[in-house]
Amino acid sequence: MAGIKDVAAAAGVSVATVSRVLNAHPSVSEDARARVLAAVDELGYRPNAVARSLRTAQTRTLGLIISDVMNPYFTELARSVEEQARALGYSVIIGNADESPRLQDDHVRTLLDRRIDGLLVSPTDGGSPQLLDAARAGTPTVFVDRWIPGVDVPVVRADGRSAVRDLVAHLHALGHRRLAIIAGPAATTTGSERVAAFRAALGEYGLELPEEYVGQGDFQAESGRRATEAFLALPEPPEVVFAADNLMALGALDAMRARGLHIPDDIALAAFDDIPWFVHTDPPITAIAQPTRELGRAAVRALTALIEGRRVRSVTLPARLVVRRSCGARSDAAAPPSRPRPRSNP
Amino acid sequence: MAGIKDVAAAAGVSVATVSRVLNAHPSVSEDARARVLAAVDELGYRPNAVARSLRTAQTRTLGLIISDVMNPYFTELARSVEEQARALGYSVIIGNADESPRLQDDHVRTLLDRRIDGLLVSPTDGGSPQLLDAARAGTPTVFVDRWIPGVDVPVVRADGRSAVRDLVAHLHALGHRRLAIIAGPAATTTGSERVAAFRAALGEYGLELPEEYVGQGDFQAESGRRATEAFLALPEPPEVVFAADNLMALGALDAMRARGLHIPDDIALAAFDDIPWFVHTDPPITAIAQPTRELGRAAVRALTALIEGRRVRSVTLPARLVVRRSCGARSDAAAPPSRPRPRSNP
DNA sequence: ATCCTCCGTGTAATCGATTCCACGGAGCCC
DNA sequence: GGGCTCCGTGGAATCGATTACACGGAGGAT
Repeated sequence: MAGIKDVAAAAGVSVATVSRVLNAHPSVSEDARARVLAAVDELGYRPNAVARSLRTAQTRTLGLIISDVMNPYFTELARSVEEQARALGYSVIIGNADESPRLQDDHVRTLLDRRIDGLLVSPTDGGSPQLLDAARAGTPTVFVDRWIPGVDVPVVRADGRSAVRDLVAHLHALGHRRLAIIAGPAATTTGSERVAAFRAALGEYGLELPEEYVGQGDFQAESGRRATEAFLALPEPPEVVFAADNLMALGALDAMRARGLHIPDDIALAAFDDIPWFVHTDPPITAIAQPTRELGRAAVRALTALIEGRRVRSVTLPARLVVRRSCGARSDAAAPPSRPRPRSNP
Repeated sequence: MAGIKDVAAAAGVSVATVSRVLNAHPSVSEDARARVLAAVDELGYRPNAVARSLRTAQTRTLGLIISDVMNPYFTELARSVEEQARALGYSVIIGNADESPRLQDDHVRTLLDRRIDGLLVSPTDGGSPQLLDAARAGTPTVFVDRWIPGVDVPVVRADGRSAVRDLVAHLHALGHRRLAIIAGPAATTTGSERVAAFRAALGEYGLELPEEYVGQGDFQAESGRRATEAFLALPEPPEVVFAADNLMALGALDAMRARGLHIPDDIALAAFDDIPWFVHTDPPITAIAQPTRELGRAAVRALTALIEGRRVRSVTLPARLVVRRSCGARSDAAAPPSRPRPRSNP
C-alpha cells in the first residue's frame, strides 16, 4: 500500500508538504497542492489512521459499553450512537457487558489499551473498578441511561417521572386501583428510580404500593414471567402490571396468556421502554417511550464536547406515555391524559 | 501515562527486554522478567495498542458491516460476532449500512483507513465498488448471510432449502394448497434464494407458485403489510403467507389483524428467521430458525483463519423449521414433519 | 540599497512500541 | 587452553504519519 513517501516522491515534494495539503494547512502553494492531490489520486493513497493516531494521540474512536445488546432499547441506542459518531468523524467499538461487571471491566481495559478518545457507558450495577479508575483518571466518559451515583461523570438519560405520572393517571381514569410493578435490579439506577416514580405517582392518588405488588426482576423476559405468576397467585391479584422494561413486559404477557387471561379485560399491562414490537402484539401494549434516538445523539455530542475539553452538563430528556390498548383504553390515540388532580382520594 | 521506557528505567533494563517479557519471548532471564513484571505492576503500565499496531501492522480489530442493525436477526449475529471476536482477542467496529451501497462504501473506507485486520460483511445488493476493491486487493474478507455472486470470498450462511421443504410439507399436511410468499429484494442473494427454495418445494407437491402469490418486499415491516394487503385483495387470496424475513412477517401480521382475520383459522402465517418475539406474538409464529449464534462464530473463525493466512472454505449450516401455532398446527412441538413424498399429485 | 518580514518548503525529531543485529560472557568440546 | 555455540542483553532502526524549526527567496519599508 502506498505511503506518504510515495506520494511525496510522485508529486516531487517533501512528505511535510503532502501532510500539509492533506490537513488543509494554509501555507501551501496552489501549484504544490495540485500536484499532491494528483499524486494522491493516482496512487489511491489513503493516510494510515494508525500512524496518525500514534502521532496525534487521538484515535477518533469511541468506546460504547452496553449491558444487553439484544434488548431493542439498547440496540436502538447503539444504532443512534454509531450514526451520530460517524457524522462527527468517529468510529465506535461496541462491547456487550451482559450485565456482568467483570466483562465490563474487560471491555474498559481493552478500549483503554486501544486509546479510544472517549467512553460511553451504560454501567452495570455499581460499576466496576476499571471503569471508576478510568473516569477518575480523566478519560472522557459519559454515562447513558444508567449512571453511578457519586461519580462525577455527565449523564444523558430520560426522566420517566412525568410519563409515569401520566400512566398512573391513565390507569386511574380507567378505574384501576390495584397496580403492581415488576422492578429491575435494585442496584441499577433505572431499576430503583422507576419504582420510586411509580410509588410517588400512586401516592398522588392516595394509592398504596404494597410489598407484594413489587415484583423483583432482572430486566430479562423470564423474570417478568415469574414475577407475574407470583402476582396472579396472590389472593387479591393486581388489576394492572407495569413492567420496568420491555423484556419483562413480554414475559408478563406470556404469563398472562398461559393463565388464559384476556388483556385488558381480565388484567392490564404496561411497560417502560417502547419498542417497535409493542405495536404488533395482541393487544398493542401501552408503554412509556424514551426518546432513544435523541439520547444517543445527545450522548455522543456530550462526549465529543468533553473530548474537546469543553465543560459538559448532564442531559435529561423527557419520556412520554404512548397509550395503546393493553390497559383498556378505548382508542389507539397517543395523546396523554389530562393532568391528575393530586390527592383526590378515591 | 507510563510508557515502555518508564518501565525499562524502573526495572533497570532496556526497552527491548521489557518488550520481550511482555511478548513472552523465551530468552529473558528469570531475574529480569521478575523485575520487569514488578515495574509493570507498580506503574500500572499498559502497552499502547496503537504503537504496537503501527509496528506489527496488525490492529487485532475486525470490521463488521451489517445492513440493518435493528433487525433482531442481525443484532443477534452482531452480538455473536463480537463475543467470538473478543474470545480470540479481537475488537469489533460495527457499521450500519442501512441497505445503502453508498453508506456501505463509506464504512469500508474508514475501516480500511483504520487498518482493520479483516472485514465481515453482509453486503447490500450487488455490493459496492469499495467493497469489491477491498476484497480483490486482498483484504481478508468474509461474507455472512448474504453474498455477492462471482466474488471469490468465503461465505458463511445458512441453507434454508431443507427447512423450507419441511415447512411446505407441514403446510401441505395441514391441508393448505394456496401458498404465497413475500420475497426480499431480488438483488440480495437471500431475497431470491428463498423464493427459489419455496417454489422448488411447492413443485415437489405438484403445487404452482403463481405470479400474484409472490409479493415484493424489502425486508422491512411496512413492505410486508403492503404485500399482504395485496394478497388479501386478490379474488382468490392465499391460505398461507410465508414472509422471507421476520420484519415483513410482522407487517403481514398487522395487515391480517387489520382485516379482522383470525390466525391460523382464516389465514396462516410463517416466517424466515426466528426471533425471540415470535414466541410472544398471538399466535406464536411458525418460523425457520437460522443457527445465528453459530453463524457468527463460524464467520469469525473463518475470518481469523484467513487473516492468519490459512485457506478457508465457505461454511453452510442448516436452518431448521420451528413449528408453532400460526399455521394451524395442533401442538407447539418443534419436531419437523416427516419427509415429503415428492411429486404426489393432489 | 539594505534590512525585515513573511511565505513556501524541506529536514529531522517525535509518538511508543517491536525486532534485527551485535556483543560479551558462560559453558562445552577437543 | 583455544575456539564454538548459545544465551541474555542493549543499541538502534523501523512502522507512517505530524510538526517544530531552519532556511532561502520575494516583496515591502526605510
